Amino acid sequence: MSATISDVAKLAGVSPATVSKFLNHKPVSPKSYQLIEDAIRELNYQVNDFARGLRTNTSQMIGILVPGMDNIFTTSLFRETEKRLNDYNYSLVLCNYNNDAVLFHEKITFMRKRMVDGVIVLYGGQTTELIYRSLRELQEAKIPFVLVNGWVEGIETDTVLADNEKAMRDCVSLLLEAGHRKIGMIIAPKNSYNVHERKAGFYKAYEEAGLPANEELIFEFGADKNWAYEVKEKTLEFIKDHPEMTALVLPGYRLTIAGIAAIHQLGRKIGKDIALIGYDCDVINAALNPTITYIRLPVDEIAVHAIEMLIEAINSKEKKPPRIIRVSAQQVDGESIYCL
Amino acid sequence: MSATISDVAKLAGVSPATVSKFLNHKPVSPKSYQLIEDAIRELNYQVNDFARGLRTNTSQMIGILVPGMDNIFTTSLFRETEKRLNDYNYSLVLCNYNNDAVLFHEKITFMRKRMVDGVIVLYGGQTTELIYRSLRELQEAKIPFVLVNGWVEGIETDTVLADNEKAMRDCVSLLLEAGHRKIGMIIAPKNSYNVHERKAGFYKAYEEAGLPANEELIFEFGADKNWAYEVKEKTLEFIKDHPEMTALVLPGYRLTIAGIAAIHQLGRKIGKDIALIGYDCDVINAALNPTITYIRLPVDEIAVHAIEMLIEAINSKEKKPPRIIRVSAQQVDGESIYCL
DNA sequence: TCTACAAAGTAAATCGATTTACTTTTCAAA
DNA sequence: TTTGAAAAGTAAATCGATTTACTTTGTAGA
Repeated sequence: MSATISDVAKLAGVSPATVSKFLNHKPVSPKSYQLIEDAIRELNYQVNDFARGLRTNTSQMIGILVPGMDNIFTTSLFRETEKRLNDYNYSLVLCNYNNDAVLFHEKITFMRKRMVDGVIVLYGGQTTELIYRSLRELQEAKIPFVLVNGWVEGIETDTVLADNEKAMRDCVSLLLEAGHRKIGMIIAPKNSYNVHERKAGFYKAYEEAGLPANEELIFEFGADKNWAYEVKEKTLEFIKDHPEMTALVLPGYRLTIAGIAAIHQLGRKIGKDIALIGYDCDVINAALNPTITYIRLPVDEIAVHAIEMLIEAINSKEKKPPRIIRVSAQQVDGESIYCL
Repeated sequence: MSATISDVAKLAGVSPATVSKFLNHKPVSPKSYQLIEDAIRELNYQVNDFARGLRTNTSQMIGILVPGMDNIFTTSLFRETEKRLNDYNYSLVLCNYNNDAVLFHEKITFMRKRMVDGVIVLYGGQTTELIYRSLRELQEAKIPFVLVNGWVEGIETDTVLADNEKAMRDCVSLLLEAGHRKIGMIIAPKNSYNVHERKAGFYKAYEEAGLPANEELIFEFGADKNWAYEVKEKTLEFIKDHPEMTALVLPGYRLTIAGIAAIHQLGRKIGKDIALIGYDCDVINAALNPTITYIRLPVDEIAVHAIEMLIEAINSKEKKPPRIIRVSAQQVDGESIYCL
């Protein structure tokens, strides 16, 4: 059917071993180089990835493990990653674990079997035994991975994090300066690293302002595989239960949408009766009425760092100490904040 | 490192050939069956996909070729496909051609090289030489593919289509019944099959109502790789240029968002000054103010059909006549329509 | 018990690359 | 011109499965 390395070797008048050297950028004489190059073009030769993989245990594939496809951060990150991975001649295999630890483990096993050369792991939940074990298995199989937007206790690996604490501190400070004192925050998933950081930022802003924070206005809830269905109702409940709240921070795309919907449903006016700061609203903001002031996570930057570290880890034989990169979020102004 | 088929054979006391039979569900004696099963469990054996692929030219991978990741239809379809493909033990390789024919061809070549067993192609644009040729190459390489939501002149293959004509006819009829006469429609990409169908539906609704259609209220424009940046401006222009228009149909997620944004910007009120019918607004609708009446494409149904046909084509040796499946869209009521 | 035929099992070739352990060539210095 | 080391090239083994072309085993019927 299609040409093999032997066909190329025959046509070029050299041995398959020499062609192999050529293919792997090892030195060959200028003469051979030319001959082989011509033969490859002539035969329209392409390396057979199976044969290569069988010998080298390398697949030129990178796995990306995501918690769901329903949130714009994930899909954007995925898009950016795919785009940039083009340059490295890797392809991307998507695995969605749907916020489910059991599925997380299955997918990791699957990727190991598929011999992906590296994995980008999006995990923002809390550290559980199964998650920890899954990642350990990856480490034991010597498959490098980068953790994005999360932190798993006991796992040391290259990590890209958004500066959640600072972002949240800035949000709350902004609202405090606008005169708000009863500021709410809805965060998920429970007990996760991100939630921890956001709480810290929340308190810090109050502290800096020399004001007491209202702990009961922080609503933390779990995010399992059905969370998309529950988020709106829970958000609605929370807002209803706290009529004294004049401002709300919603750190997440789905949270933001749920929050806006809930406020509409209660007949309150965003930017008049209640102030709002959302997250990741790039695409939809223009269609919102009023528009929202929101935090934008720098997805492109995150993707670049993740890929860079991963490729480096794949290419370097000896293990380096894990790196942790923090990127900072930006604020985009809308009409959802008002002065009290 | 990890166990091979020979290790299993040795432990089970049979030959590798027998183990291979077991693995491929060919008959072995009950005794061997048991022995092999135990040995596999004992050794935690997993088939090496490279070795298998090298022999069989089969990868257990399915490619999905999408025009972009910025629209909810695509990402939803991708999600549904990934979810359902789990059951078949295939993995999904994403390729994004970013509305660019050259990239489309490159990605097809890439997939061929990767020996994907089948491809799901989302292509809603017009038939061009390069697109046609790319798909022909797939056919010549005997790689089955399913076309989703599109039609390429001269390519006969399994296809899943939404009933765009009916959906559009229903939209326009609804607006006509509400008394609207100056109904606009913005469609992209130019000259594509979908646009053709939508126009047909548009005219048919007027025809059924015995009314003359306003051709100049159909705005058709090209969608290249930068279309996301242009869509809002163009939409704004169009609305500004046609102040007589009292209703607008926006068949697409990004079109809908752009349209809403444009109307806001012009200071007109949706559902009062101008009626609107959007597409694919499931997630965001609750956050919109007012909510939008929109058409929902049945993504899950589309995914099921696409996968089913693809898997069947992969498994059946002789080529069957191509099937074309049409799924129908649903209408979801919002507050964006009013009676004139 | 023997025969014939089906069922089960196997040795060895094969897929197409890489890699090891060599051999041959080249070329600068003596 | 000769020599020795570096550069270039190669034959053959190898990766781990599948498959072909057999051989062996099992069993029903005579």
